Amino acid sequence: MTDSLIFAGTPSNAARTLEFLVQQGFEVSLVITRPDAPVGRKRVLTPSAVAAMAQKLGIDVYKTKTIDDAAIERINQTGCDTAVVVAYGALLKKPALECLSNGWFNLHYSLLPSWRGAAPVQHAILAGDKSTGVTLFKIDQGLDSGPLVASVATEIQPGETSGRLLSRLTELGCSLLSQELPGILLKGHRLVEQDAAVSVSLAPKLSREHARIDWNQNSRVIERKVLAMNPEPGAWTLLNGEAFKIHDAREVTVSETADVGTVAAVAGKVVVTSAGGGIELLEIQPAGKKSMSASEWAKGADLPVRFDA
RNA sequence: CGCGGGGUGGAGCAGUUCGGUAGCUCGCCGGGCUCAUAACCCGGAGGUCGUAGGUUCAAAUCCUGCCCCCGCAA
Repeated sequence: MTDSLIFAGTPSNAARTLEFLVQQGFEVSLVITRPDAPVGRKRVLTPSAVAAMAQKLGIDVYKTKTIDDAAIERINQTGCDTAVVVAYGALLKKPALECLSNGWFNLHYSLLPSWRGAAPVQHAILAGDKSTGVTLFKIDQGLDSGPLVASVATEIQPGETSGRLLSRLTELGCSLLSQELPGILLKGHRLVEQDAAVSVSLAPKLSREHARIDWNQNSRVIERKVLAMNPEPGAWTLLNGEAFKIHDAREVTVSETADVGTVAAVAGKVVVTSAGGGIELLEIQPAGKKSMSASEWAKGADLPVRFDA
C-alpha cells in the first residue's frame, strides 16, 4: 500500500498519462479530477477525460474543483503519501500540500522556470522557442515554482502545432514519470531548486482575443500564432464581419504588393498578404462551416477577397 | 427554450428575396494537342436539392415538424 499513489488531472493528456502509469504497474488508489462540466452548445454535463479513464480502469474518482477539507479527508482515507498531478486545473493551498507527507509532484510541459502557468506549450510556440520540454517538480505554494526532480528537453519542430507538441510532451512526460516515480515513492529522489539565473517567464491561459490575427504583423509572427493556437482556441480573423479560423498556415515570401489582409490564389497556393511577406493558408474554417483545406475553400470563394482589418 | 450560420452529383460553392428546364470552380472517366505536364482543347458519367408532410398546374425556392453539421457564448 505504501507504494500506491494518488493521481490528479483533468484533460485528455492527463488521462493518457494516468492510463500509462497503470499500464506500467503503478498502483493508483484514487483519482482526483474536476467536476463534470457543461460541454458544447447543448451544455451537456460531461465527465472530464481523466474521470472517464479512471472509470474505465476501475479506479475510484473524487471530483472537486479545489482540494478542500472534504477532499483532504478523502485523500487521507487512502493512506497514500504521494500524488502525481498532470493538468488538474487548480492551485493547491497549504493544507492540501501538507496532507501528503511525501508531497505532490507535478508534470509541467515546459523547462521550468520558463513558462510557468496554464499554457506553457502555446507560449513556447508563440515565442518562437527552439526547444522546450517536460519538467517533474514538487509542488509548493507558488505557481509552478517548486523544486525540480527531473526534466527532459525536446526540439520544437518547424510547423509544429500546440496540439502535436503537447501530445509529444505527454509521451515524454510518461516516460519521465515512469523513470522517476519509483524513486519518489521510495523517497530516494533529490530535489533541486529552480535555477534563479534563468529568467522566469509566465504562460497565462490564452484568450480568444489573443488568437486574433493582425495582418499588419510580421508573417513569421502570424505563423507562430496560428501554430500556437491550434487546436485551441484557434487563430482567427474576420471575413465580411464573420469569424474565419485559420488552423494551419505557413510563412511564405511574396513578390506581390497587395494590401495587407488580401487573400489571393498565387501559383496554386492560397496566400494572404501580411507585413513582411505572406501567409499561405493550409487548413481553414469559415464561420458555420466545417474545417477544410484552403484549396477546397478557394474553389467556392471567388478570390481575391480581403480579411477585415 | 442562450445567439447565429449551414445541409444542392465525389469536394468547395451559386441559385432561395420575386416558385417555372440543375449552374460555377474543381475532381473523376474517355479522346485530342504536346518532348512533356498539375497547362490547353473536345466529349462523357454522376444529383429523389438532409428528411417527413403541406400549399400549388408547377417547389431547391413558400409553410410546418423532425434529423444532422458548424461558429459564438458558457
